[in-house]
Amino acid sequence: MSTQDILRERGLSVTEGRLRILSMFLDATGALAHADIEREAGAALDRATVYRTLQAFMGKGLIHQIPTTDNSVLYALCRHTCSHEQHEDDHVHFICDVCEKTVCLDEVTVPRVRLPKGFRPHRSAMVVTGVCRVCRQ
Amino acid sequence: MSTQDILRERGLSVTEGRLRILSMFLDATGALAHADIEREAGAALDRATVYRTLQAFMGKGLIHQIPTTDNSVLYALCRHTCSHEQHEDDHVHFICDVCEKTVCLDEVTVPRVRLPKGFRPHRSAMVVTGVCRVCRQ
DNA sequence: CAGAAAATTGCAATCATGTTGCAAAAATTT
DNA sequence: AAATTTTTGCAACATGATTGCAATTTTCTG
Repeated sequence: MSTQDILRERGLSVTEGRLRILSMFLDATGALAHADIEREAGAALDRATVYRTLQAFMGKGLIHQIPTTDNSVLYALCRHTCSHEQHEDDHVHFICDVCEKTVCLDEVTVPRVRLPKGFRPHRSAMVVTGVCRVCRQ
Repeated sequence: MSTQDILRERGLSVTEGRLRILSMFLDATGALAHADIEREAGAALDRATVYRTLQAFMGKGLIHQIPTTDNSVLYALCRHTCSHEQHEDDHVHFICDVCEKTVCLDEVTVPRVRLPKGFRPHRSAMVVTGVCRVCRQ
């Protein structure tokens, strides 16, 4: 499926900027920060446009925000069919201490934990730091 | 142990601002945001001082940053003896969707997960959102 | 305890991040 | 191809966070 079709499928109008940003995500090995996108797009895209694009993508379930340990904001493509209401983001995220890349471990689901009495869980996120496959050499 | 002694023990000089901020943490039920501290301190403390104090506390293993889901920054007292090198922060954090407070579930440790081949884990963090004991009524 | 040395504070400036209103431009609909 | 809707770029703005520097406070030393 082409980038155009992906946008259309989600009801997003097709613009140069959106095609560009979507391509970045498709090409990226890990997650992207706003700054990554802005740097790569250079002067071609306005800051505000990048923000709005990311919000639009999130709203249509194309990408999701990733929890990090340093409270920066990262985005990654949603795997299966995420929608506005239901984001399927139940996998573990891994941050490499060496290359500092963040990857989604789609195969690893967040385990359930027993909470103390009275706490009602809704959603869980898990971040593991360490050394990734590539940097381990 | 007095707040003075706590600071001394960590090799931090004792100042009015630090005593004040440390007391806030000792009195707080949950985690604190920078904004909480600034609000409570009022004009008594400069913004920059609060930032620097928090950094100093973190450096000496007195407090640690808490992962959140909305990428805000929260701090909480370290429980046992955390040092600069080794932060013992292996418990699950819970964020209430209703009151929006974050609490450390010291009794609940982050479970270990099986990572794909090649990934070497170092540290894990887990955040659970939902409804806390108090808001459940 | 006084004076010297070291650390911390407040202030202002500065930077990064993120949002918003609005007119111009582009995309979609008809 | 024209009308309508959406998106973009720009500027302004709000907030969060950091930094240099002089003044102050704390700690160290004799």
